[in-house]
This record gives sequence, structure tokens and C-alpha cells, in this order.
Amino acid sequence: MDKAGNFENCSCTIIHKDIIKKVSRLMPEEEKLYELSELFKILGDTTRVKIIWALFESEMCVCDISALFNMTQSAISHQLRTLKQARLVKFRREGKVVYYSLDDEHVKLLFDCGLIHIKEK
Amino acid sequence: MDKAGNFENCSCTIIHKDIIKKVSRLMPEEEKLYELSELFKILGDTTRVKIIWALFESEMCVCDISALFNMTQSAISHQLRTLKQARLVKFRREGKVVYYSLDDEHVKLLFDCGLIHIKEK
DNA sequence: ATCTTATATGAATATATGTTCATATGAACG
DNA sequence: CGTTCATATGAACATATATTCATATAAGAT
Repeated sequence: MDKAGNFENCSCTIIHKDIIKKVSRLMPEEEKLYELSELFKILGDTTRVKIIWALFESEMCVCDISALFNMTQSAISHQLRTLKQARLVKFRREGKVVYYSLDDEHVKLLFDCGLIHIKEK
Repeated sequence: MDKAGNFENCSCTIIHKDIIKKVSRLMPEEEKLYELSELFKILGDTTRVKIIWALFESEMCVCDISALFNMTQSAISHQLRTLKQARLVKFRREGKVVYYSLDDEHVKLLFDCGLIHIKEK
């Protein structure tokens, strides 16, 4: 769309002008769509998906998770940081040990919806 | 976890041995978790999220979408290919024009769940 | 057949991201 | 206080991915 709000790609954009304008009106703000894609991006990594799934069952400390997936403590710690920043996990400290748990009860729902899509492929 | 099924990270893994084993049993297959993360990865891009949202409202051709988001036809076409491979969109040809539409009624639910998380941050 | 229009695609480029390695921090304990 | 254990983090590296550019394909129009 140019500055005047007209479309000048191919002739389709003229024929479909009204549809494009209608869809344009109904689109959420850029910001909202960006945040949504950022959330999905966080969930778009096997390691993070595994961590979240593990935390569905029980809170766990960093070395528990490392042991469970046979990955380095550092790799897990980096990913927990990402999950923490996205407010998907929270933690509590008990001496030297830091226990992580889920911080969002909706994530399970997101996973279940995702699995429905996978099953139907 | 080593080949014998024992954990040898820090002492936590010995203390928490039973929890780790329980969680291990309850984890879905690697394959399933991989597919789930792959799905989220597809949704983890602003352009693809925008395209999907647009298609909630109406089927659209490639140049309509390009015009709507002021992006090149090539960029949109590449992303539609990705979405097509993930079975998230389907298409029909009408002469020279190819119309894309959603191929999964669950995607809307995924988006709604995602938005709930965003709202509560 | 040739030209135009709409779309697809391969290669190249730039950027983002996950893991590793080395090291820092923070807490308990002798 | 120095040591050990659990975790965090910065830098480096390797890989993945989004867009651009040039070009190919596919269908209608002249």
C-alpha cells in the first residue's frame, strides 16, 4: 500500500481492493502480531518444548533437567533464561539449588492445540 | 543419563532420581515433541503470523497479500510455501491467479491461546 | 507464436539463534 | 576465609532462516 492508501502491485489489487481494505481494517496492531509470533518463536525449539513438558509434571532444578535430557547445564540454563524472560517459567531458590516451574497455566492448552494439528496431518 | 539409565551430574540427580525417572516415563516420544516445536517454529515469524491472520478473514491471492503488507511478491511466495508444507494453508488456481486459504481450523484456537498469554504478561 | 501477467524458485546475503567453552556468581560448609 | 557445589553468563562458533535478486514457470491475451 502506498502513502495514499492505494495498492499498486498487479491488477488483482485493484479488483480485490475492497477485500484488501476490509482485511486491513480487521488486522490487529503490528505490535500484537509481533508479540504473538515472538511467543510462538519461544515455543519453536525442541529443547524448550522438552523443558516445558517436563515442568508439566513437576518442578525441577537445572541439573535435574540437564540429566533428564542428557544436555549440558549451560545449554539448559541458557534456555531457562529465555523461558524466564518470556514469563513462561518461574523459579525459587533453595540454598544452592534453583527450582524451576511453569508460570503460565495456558501453555498446556497451547501444546494440546498444537498436538491436534499434528495428529490430523 | 548414561547407558545404564543412571544420572551422574550433581548430587541433585541422586536425590531427585525418582522424580526424574517419573518425568522421563511421562515424556512423549522425541518425535512428537520435535513436530510440536516445528509447528510453533512455523508460527514464530511475524510475516507468517500476519498472512495467517489475513486468511482468517478471506482467501487471498499472492499479490493481494503482498499489497496488504507492502512486501515483495517473492517474500510472500516463499512464506506461503513454508505454510503450505506445514499444511497450514491450501490453495486453488484460477487462471493465472492462485488463491490461498487456511487449511486448519485449529490455528485460530492456537492464536487465541497465545493472545491470552500475551494479555496476562 | 509472442507478449504480458501472476506466481514460484534457486542462489546469495544478512541476520538470528542454539550450543559450547571458559569463567563468574552465589550459597553452604569445613 | 577458602573450598565445593549449583547455577548464570559472556564470547565464540556453527547453523538456521528471512529477504532480496534474478530468473523460471504457467496461463491468458494479442
